[in-house]
Amino acid sequence: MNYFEVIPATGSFHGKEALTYAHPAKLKIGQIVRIKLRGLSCQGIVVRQVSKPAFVAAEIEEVLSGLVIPEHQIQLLQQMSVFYPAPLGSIAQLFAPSPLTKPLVAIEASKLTVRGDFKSLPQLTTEQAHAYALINKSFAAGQGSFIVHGITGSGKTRLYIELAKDNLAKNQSVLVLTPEISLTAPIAESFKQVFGDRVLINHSALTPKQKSNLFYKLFFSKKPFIIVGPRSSLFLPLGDLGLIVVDEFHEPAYKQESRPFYHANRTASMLAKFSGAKLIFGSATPPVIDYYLAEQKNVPIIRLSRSAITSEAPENSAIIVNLLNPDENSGHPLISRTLIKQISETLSKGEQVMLFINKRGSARSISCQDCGHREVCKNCDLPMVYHGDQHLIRCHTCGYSKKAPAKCPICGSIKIFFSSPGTKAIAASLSSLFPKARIARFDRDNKKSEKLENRYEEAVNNVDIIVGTQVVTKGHDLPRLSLVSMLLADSSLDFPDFSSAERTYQLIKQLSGRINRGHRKGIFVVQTFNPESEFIRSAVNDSWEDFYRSEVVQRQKYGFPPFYSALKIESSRSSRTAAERSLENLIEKLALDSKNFQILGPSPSFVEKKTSKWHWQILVKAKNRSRLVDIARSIPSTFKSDIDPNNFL
DNA sequence: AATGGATGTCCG
DNA sequence: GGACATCCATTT
Repeated sequence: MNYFEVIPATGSFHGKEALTYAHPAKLKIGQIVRIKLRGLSCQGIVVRQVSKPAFVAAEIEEVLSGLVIPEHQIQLLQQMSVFYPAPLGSIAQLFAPSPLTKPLVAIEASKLTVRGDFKSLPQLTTEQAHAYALINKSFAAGQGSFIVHGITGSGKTRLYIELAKDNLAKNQSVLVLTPEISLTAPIAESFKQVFGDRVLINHSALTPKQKSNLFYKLFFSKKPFIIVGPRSSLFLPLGDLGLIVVDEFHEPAYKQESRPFYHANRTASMLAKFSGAKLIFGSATPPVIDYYLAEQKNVPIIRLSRSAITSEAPENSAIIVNLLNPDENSGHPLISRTLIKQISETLSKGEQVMLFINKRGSARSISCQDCGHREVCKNCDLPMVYHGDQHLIRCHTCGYSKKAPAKCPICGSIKIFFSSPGTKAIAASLSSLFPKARIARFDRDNKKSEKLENRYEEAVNNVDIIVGTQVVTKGHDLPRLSLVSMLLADSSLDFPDFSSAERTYQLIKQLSGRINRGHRKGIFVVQTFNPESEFIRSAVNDSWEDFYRSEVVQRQKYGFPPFYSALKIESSRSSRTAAERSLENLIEKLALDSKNFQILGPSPSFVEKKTSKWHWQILVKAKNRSRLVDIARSIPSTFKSDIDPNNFL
């Protein structure tokens, strides 16, 4: 009899160590097996052979023949379990999604063809060719990773394809990560043009059966593939991996917001290290944290600052509208007179308009409609959040709360609560202002069939004004688009979190990038109640470097990442008091020294009540990340630990 | 003493 | 995020 350490690949396994099971035959490390855990059958991953233990080990139920996870993935699993304080089962589950079942039809990878339509590729621009040569030279010289900082339309995908071509030629697979499904399809399409059936899409909406088929295909084929998909693609059993591309690596969606709360950027770095793959991070607005770390580690950063679409960039202009100015009041909320004028001019030219409204948190932030004053926390200088049920305003970072003011403490106005209208109200205003215009609304609430990607043709050809939330900021090229407006920059900037400046900056660049496609001259209109805000002005006009430098200074001054690490501990209980008390008790038990640790809260989670549970949280900040990981490991599993959280809310 | 809900531990 | 033991508050 042989004995093996097996990690149960189920989120319900909350252990910190692998369990020992017995099997008559030898097994490979990485073998996926079925085991019994507390009488329940689940999948597991063999990680080590050990000698006969002192206790009676249960036997492995079934060996899933041929399903052996590559060695570099096992190393990744082990590294993740060191780096992330998550239940071991929740990490193992990423690598062996259950249940993996044999496909009905045998998969014949040998039949796959490569369309190889290299001729249809546009020539590399001078700038792209230069970047390509530099990256290749550095990789050959032993450099492991690169940041490609390229403006919208500079042709990052074209560069990725060129690099992928080389890897395929060396019989190595390429992994292209995208933040979400809506961005997976267009990128995958570009790759398919060139690489045909070699391109596999790892839709996160795959059924268990399809997912299973994909795994089998990868396990049994020795062929190199190009995988395009979201962060879960990192855990696919790709054998010989030559290149990993993380596209739009600033996107918050790269962070998994449930156990094991891993970040795809960090995980991709680990995978690259263990597999020997080269690594490219691409973005028009690199994330402050990663950029800072890259500078510290001397990761080369290459700029693509020219449009690949036209040689001469058209002159785009930006207008900042002061919504406090009575002359701008059109009687329609968030539609200024300046904007109306711009819309009419654009429509009369037969061009297209896009209006962006950020709903994120806007209804909860409070400010004075007359003078623009907003209540900020006396401790954190972050905007307070209104809680209607208790009529309180509360700082969601430190937990400080006070009675909601009845009138503005600055100007005395009683129009103190501001909640922005949704896309529906804006669209209604627009149809009365422009009765002949064809208006389309896009937001997350729309039915699936109505999402922008499905109505793309219609959006291009038959729509004059697009009104939308987050979903319109990225993706498809809209050739007729020449006017884009951010209806209320404040709603993003007032988001009470350390990352709000960065998010706003990204939004502004993404939106203005929509009209920077080289088709025609574009106008970008930003509306705000805080016209004196230096930030909006600089985000619209200045360079990314200016933003980055000043943001780093802020982060350092106020003790935010990357200068401090944070651990968010969440408690969900059946009553508000239970949730709050459990965290108070936890703080008492942890008894952290205030010299090295700063505890914020307890405060309500961003969504305080969901599925009949009340959610509260504390935030522990420290310079030393690994001590936070230790803390997270030491507390009961009834608490959820989110290390390096995307936000502190 | 009995019950039920909440919480923490364990799983081979 | 499942089964089970234990702890605590409340009911019988």
